[in-house]
Amino acid sequence: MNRLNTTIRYAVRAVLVLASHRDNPISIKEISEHEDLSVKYLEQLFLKLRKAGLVKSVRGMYGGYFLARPPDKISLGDVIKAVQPNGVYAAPCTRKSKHCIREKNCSAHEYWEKLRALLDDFFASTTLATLKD
Amino acid sequence: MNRLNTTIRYAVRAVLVLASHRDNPISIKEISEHEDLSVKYLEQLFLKLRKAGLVKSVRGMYGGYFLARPPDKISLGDVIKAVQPNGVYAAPCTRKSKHCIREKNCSAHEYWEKLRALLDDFFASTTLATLKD
DNA sequence: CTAATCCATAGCTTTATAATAGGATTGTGA
DNA sequence: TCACAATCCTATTATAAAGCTATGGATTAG
Repeated sequence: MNRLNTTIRYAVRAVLVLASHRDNPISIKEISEHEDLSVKYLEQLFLKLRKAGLVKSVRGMYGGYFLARPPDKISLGDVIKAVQPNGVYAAPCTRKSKHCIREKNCSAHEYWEKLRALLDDFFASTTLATLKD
Repeated sequence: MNRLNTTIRYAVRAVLVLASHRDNPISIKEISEHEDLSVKYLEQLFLKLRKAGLVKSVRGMYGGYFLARPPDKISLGDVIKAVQPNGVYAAPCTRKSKHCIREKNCSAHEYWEKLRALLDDFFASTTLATLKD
């Protein structure tokens, strides 16, 4: 319904928690309680975040996750790409992998390209530190 | 999946057709053939567009639709609002009707507000004539 | 009067998201 | 060394939304 889905929103909230507690690893359980999100759902997200190299993990007791880079080096776009490889695209036809057969004579195409550029720019230029001052 | 849905995309394409044939009413059938969209689906869209005052209709034989205002006076936002009253909102918590209980201590909230503003601005400032020069 | 068109509502089908389940693996510390 | 607490991984289910179809009625030109 034209909104960023929970995957993205939860992931951003989760990494923001890590961004504000950088001294030691935070467990999923703590994040779950802090943000009132399902443990199992968070597990899936962190799996992707880790594979994307945004966070690192410590296993075993007193383990958890921490940011792999300082907050100002992690953009919203990084997080989005991690949990949702296709990213946020205004219209299917502006998706990288998918070529639009109508593109040439689609009057609306340029609108969506402009929008896509706008979003890409916003996500690339906004980091986890952006709102902290 | 984080894209503008077909409702919005089809509606924009449809009104763009009207924008480029302003001499006489265009029937839904013609738009359907031109854009390769279902007649019945278009009918639903035009019902909303008409009620929003963006297009006017001529009933009966040789009837059809035409823009109620010149293309440069119709923004993407107008079209979106017409077919989808809630508009495009980045996150549920930035939706007008819905108050977010976490807003006060949600670190991500400001991101979505900024994004919402960005989108609102884009949709408001882009008209059906924007890409025509 | 009849064909073309708009008007309106209801319901079906499919897809994608959201969430859950269950277990395997790894490290800590008593 | 053993219990425990955490990450790690895959699969499955449930739910909601989007997308579309079907049906019937109202209106008007020719």
